[in-house]
Order: sequence, then structure tokens, then C-alpha cells
Amino acid sequence: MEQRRRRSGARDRILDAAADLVGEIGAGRVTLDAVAERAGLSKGGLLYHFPNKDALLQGMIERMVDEAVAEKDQLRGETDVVRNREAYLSVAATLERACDECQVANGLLAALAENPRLLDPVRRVVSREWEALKTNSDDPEAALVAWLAAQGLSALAMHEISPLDDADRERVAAALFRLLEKGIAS
Amino acid sequence: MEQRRRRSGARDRILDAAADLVGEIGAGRVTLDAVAERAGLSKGGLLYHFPNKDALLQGMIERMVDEAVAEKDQLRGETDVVRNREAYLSVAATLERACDECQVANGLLAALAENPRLLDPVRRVVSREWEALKTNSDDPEAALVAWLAAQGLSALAMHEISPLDDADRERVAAALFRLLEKGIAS
DNA sequence: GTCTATATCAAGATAGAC
DNA sequence: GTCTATCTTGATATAGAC
Repeated sequence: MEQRRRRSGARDRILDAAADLVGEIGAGRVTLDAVAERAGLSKGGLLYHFPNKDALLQGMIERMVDEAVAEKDQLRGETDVVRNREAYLSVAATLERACDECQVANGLLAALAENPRLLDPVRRVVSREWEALKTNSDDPEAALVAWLAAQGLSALAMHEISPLDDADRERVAAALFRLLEKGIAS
Repeated sequence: MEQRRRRSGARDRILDAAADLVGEIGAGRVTLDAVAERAGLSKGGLLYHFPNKDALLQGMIERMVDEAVAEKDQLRGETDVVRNREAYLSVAATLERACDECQVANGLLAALAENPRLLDPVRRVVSREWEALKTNSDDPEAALVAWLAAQGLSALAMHEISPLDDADRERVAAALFRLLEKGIAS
């Protein structure tokens, strides 16, 4: 009974394949056939796990949101920064991710292309983060600006239009952390 | 010969219709039939102006980029802020737009869904802005952070996942302008 | 739980009339 | 410059065997 940890095996393979394909050929062009082939099973097999395309996209989004939240939570346990803590965690998590595995992007884009309502889970998380920042930050202005900048970074990377090179990224990271620590000058 | 100013009339009507539809039914579901109907002509007529769907999407993107640039240029003539001027103009333009007519969003999303390469014009403009910010700003750190935050605002609005209410928006605007004026505290 | 069909349908694109 | 066909393709989804 070793299969408690992986929810299904095939399920995750399918989601991985779908995410890859969105990145490669564009969200609007991903087909069930292609996903099935990439995941190493037939279309019939795929449709057993996800009865239709919306279910597949919904699965991508949900896994993606879960992973992003988990990432931040893990960081929460590893860091001892206390000033503007929530904003720090968000910014650090965003910078860390760096779009190596930009599945975040892929899932989002696919959802947007097919059905904007699939973004509801993302909407919820973003809303919750924003409220937390407003109420729990030591310096809300700095926290909100830094968080928005991190969102900007993430969006640019996601759409693959980011003009930042590595040096830029370091520079921005330093600036954001300084902003969170010191605030905006007065 | 009064038709110098409007490039074709029908052309713009088609682009408007396409942008509307992307917002309403999702980028991946826009069809040439639907665009033609909305624009008040037949599919054949549409295909005279845009020989295929990629050409239509390319048209949306190009018009969108042109308008954004024009908006910023107009603002350039109307404002006398000098400190971190380029960043100020970008931030102000972003805040102004506020997504009343979020065609920016629509064009982008449609392009992403169908063919990531259609974003090349956007890539160019973003890259140019970023370089300008790095070299021409009085306080590059503040300018880059503020610009990124504006990009974040824009992205959130574009994907319709923005958690900001009107009060939030004013608060953020004030913080960004203060950041550009005063810099990050040291 | 996974496979092979195949039904069904809609979309993009073409050709040629008006 | 715009229209009405029509062609062709490829995608979702179903049914039922293994």
C-alpha cells in the first residue's frame, strides 16, 4: 500500500504533461490528444482521470495554487525575518521561484485562454494575501509596494516578456528587501 | 477624401469587436465567425482585412502597444515632474488607465493563448522602457521598484484577479509617487 | 483502469459571385 | 470590399471492448 503519498501517479503525470505543453505550443493549442501522448497513455485513459478539458485545467490550477502556498509556508519555517514578515515571505518566494518551473504561468495562461472562471482559486489566494498585508504589516505602504513589485516580476516572467537579466534581478531583490526593512524615505 | 484619419473604419471596428469578445468569452474561444458577427460584417469580409487569425491577433497587439505608447507620450507633454521622470510617466500612465478599457488585457491574453510569439512587439517596448529606466533615472532603485509595482498592478487587473479597492488604489498611488520622489530609506 | 474505435461538430480557410 | 457557399481538418466526447 505504498501509494498513499502520490495521489494517483498517472494523475500527476498528466498534469505535468499538460503544463509542459502549454509552455511549448501556447495555451489555446493544447489538445487532449497531445496531453495523452506526452503523458504516455491514450486519450481514453486521460479522460478517465479528467472527464473533460475544463477538469484538466482546473486540476492544473489547483495543484499550482497549492504548491505556491506550500512553498511560502515552508519558507515561513526557515526564515526569521520579522519586520513586514508576510510581505517578505511573498517577495522571497517569488524571487526564489524565478520561473525555473513556470507551471504557475502555464496553468494560469491555459485557464485564461479557455475559461476565465477557472482562476477563482487564484483570486481567493491573492485576495487573502492582500488583506493580510494590509492588516499585519509593520509598514503597510512599503509592504504593499514590494508585494506588487513581486507580482510584476512574476507576471513579466510568466508571459516571457521579462527584460531583467541576472544582475537586474539581484539589484531588484536587494532594493525590495531594503524597502521592506527601511521603508520609503520621508 | 476625409478618410485619412481613420485607417479603414472597418478595420478598427473588427479590432474592437475582437477585443470585446476576448474579454467576454475568454481568449481561447474567440472565433472568426463571432468576431465578424460582432463587427457587423461577414466572415468573408473579415478575412479580406485580416487574411487569417494570427493577422487579426497581431493587429490587436500592435494597436494596443501603439496606444499605450501614445498615452504615455501625451502624459509626457502634460506633466512637469522631473525626478525619475520616465518611471513617473510609466506609473502615472498605468494608474490612469485603471482598466476601464482593458483592451491591453484582451489583446495580450488572446495572443498568449494562440501563439506566444505574437507578444514580440510588447517584449520590445517593455525592454526599451526597462533600459531607459536603468540609465536615465535619478534613483534607479526606486524607479525600477515603482515600475515593477505598476506592472504588477496592471497584470492583476488584466487577469481580473486584482484585490485592490478604490481606497487601496489611492493608497498605492500615493506610496509609489512618494517612493519616486523620496527614494527608499537608508 | 486503460484501450480502440467512432460520432459529432465547429473552426479556419478558400473560391468565386456580386 | 463584401458576400455566400463549401472544403478540410482536427478537436471533444462517447460507447463499449479488453
